[in-house]
Amino acid sequence: MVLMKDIAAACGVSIATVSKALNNHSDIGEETKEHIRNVAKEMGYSPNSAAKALKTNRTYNIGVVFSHEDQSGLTHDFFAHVLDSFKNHAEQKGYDITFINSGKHEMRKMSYLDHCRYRGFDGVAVICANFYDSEVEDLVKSGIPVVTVDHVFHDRIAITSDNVKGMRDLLTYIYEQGHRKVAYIHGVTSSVSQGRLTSFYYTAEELGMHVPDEYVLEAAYRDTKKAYEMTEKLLDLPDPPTCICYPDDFSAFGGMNAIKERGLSIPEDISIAGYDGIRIGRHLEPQLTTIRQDTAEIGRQAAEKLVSLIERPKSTLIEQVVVEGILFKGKSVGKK
Amino acid sequence: MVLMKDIAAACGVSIATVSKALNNHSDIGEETKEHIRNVAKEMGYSPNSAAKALKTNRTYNIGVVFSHEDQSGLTHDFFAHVLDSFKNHAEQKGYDITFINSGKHEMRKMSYLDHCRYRGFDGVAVICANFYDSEVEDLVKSGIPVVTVDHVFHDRIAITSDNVKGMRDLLTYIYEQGHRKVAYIHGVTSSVSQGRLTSFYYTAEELGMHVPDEYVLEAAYRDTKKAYEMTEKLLDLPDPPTCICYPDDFSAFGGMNAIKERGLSIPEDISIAGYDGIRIGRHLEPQLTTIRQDTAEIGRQAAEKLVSLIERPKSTLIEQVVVEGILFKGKSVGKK
DNA sequence: AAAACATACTTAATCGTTTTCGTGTTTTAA
DNA sequence: TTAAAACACGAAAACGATTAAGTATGTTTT
Repeated sequence: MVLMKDIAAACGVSIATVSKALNNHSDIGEETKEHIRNVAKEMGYSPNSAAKALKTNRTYNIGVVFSHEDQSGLTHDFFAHVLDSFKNHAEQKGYDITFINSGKHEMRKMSYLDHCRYRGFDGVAVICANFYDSEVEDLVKSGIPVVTVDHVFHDRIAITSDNVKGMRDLLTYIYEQGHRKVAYIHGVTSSVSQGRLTSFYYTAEELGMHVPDEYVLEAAYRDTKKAYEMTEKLLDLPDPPTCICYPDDFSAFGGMNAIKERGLSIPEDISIAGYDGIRIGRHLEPQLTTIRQDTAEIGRQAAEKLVSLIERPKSTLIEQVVVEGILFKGKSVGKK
Repeated sequence: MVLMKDIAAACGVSIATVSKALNNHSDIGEETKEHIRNVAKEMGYSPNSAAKALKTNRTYNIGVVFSHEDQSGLTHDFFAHVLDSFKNHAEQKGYDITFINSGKHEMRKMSYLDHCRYRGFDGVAVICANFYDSEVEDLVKSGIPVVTVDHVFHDRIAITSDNVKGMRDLLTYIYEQGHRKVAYIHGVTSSVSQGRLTSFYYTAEELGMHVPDEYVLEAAYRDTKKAYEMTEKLLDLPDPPTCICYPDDFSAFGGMNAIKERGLSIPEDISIAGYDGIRIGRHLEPQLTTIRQDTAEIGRQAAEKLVSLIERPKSTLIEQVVVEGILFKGKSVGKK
């Protein structure tokens, strides 16, 4: 391992000069800088982030909370895409990404916050987490620069998908196709579910569409089995809906199967719509009508905002950025 | 930020004693340790990984190469699942996961290897990368503990999916269902593709099944469009196959569409099989016949092997661990 | 020509730990 | 009773960088 000390010796200058040259300080002569940089490259110098961090209190490392009770975090389309985009943009700005884990199940027990302090993250992105966990709350309130995705904490930067507009667009489209009996199987309690549900009711009312209570059921996200069951319930209704909205595309498949197994066809007999716009949806028969969430933009905004907050804390606006999705019409909602 | 210094002052002992107490060294009295630990907890002490790393040359941080030209790394089912499992197991053993990026497209240009040196990773997992990239080679040859997934480097630990057995099982099953004209659309050049392709030919020969050249086409992984085109080619053949194998489940959907658009049905008119066993495949109509790769086990093995290599370099066997997948019969391959 | 100022370095302290030697005290063995 | 061994702790030097403050030159200014 070649150190600044070695370069200093090789160049006949002090360690301080080497440090300044490599960091391009103004009080080192141009030719000296040039020479030192060349020697450093030739000798294969590589800086030591630990030493640098110790002195400067900056790690250029961002912690990401990415955990899910059911271990589905990384394999969850929406979050995986957001993380991917976040990672790319953060790296572009010179930051590395490290996963934060609460170590609840590990030997060395450490809370999210402790973990962040331990690693000295310059900032934190809460991309996929249980927002009602007190550990998350402690982290968000700790004063470490933080952005959250799809959940708003007071006085913190949040990037959210526009669920209100998304659901409004979706339902409006369904309405325009002639449907008047639309059911909604929604996800479990969360601000996302809440936003969509409220928007569903509000839009329905606006459109003058009555939504009977038995048309609104709770399932869970990405739970094909539950979606399947709920779909059966809806189909068994004396007056079944002509269109069913699901909490996500994945659930929509579950529903699709329940429908097909009854010998009904989509969208001739009944229409369905998902939410998310996962890649595979476009390759299905019929193509799934859905709202494609702009995960690339969400990740980008999260990274840019967070880096801005880290580097320019005073001039960065604390705000809630809302990213619109777009309606993908597909073929699973038919004309009535 | 409370430091060891503060605890030392509060306890009336030296910093050295605090350090030893918290690290459970044997030359500190039991009651002293107990007291120091309590005070540390009360005062909310949290260690500084940078300082610790600087002194000990251990970061308890593992670097993961996870990049793909087409940016599909994290959104790639197979790799995402492997990473997820790897992450969980590594964390359980007290290691954090940080992404390694080569910074090719960034301001601060750094090779994979430089990046690893910079961060001082204790070990590296190459989970998703272009294995023919010289940067990857440099990294693997650097001497840093490393495991690779789905590619074998000489003298390094590798965890691979058993593509030979997988393809053999799959083709044998197809054969047993009565098919004698089986086509194979394979992925682009890689050791994985090579293994499967060889196994395909070998197994076919073993079964006494002739495979005409025009039955073996090259597409790409997860490229539905290409799979679609290749499928059309096969269907246009004067003597088309009765079953088509795809490089992955995703591609199989592409093929499925080409088939359905011709008014053919699966598996009555033609059978298809994928590879990977992604979750959604089970919810399709018909359920996709495929080889489910054991991503959980691959990730687990990678983590265990790597940690072992880090902590017990001398007694860790350098070997190629081959993880078997299992045949998921599904319904897309029919009896002939 | 002296004072003032740049310029280009160097010195040395420092970041928060770990760890090697001590060193004083107590226990054990002879 | 006393030398040896065991125990419990402390002093101080690292680890590899950064940076404030100082110093020795040469260059302007007045």
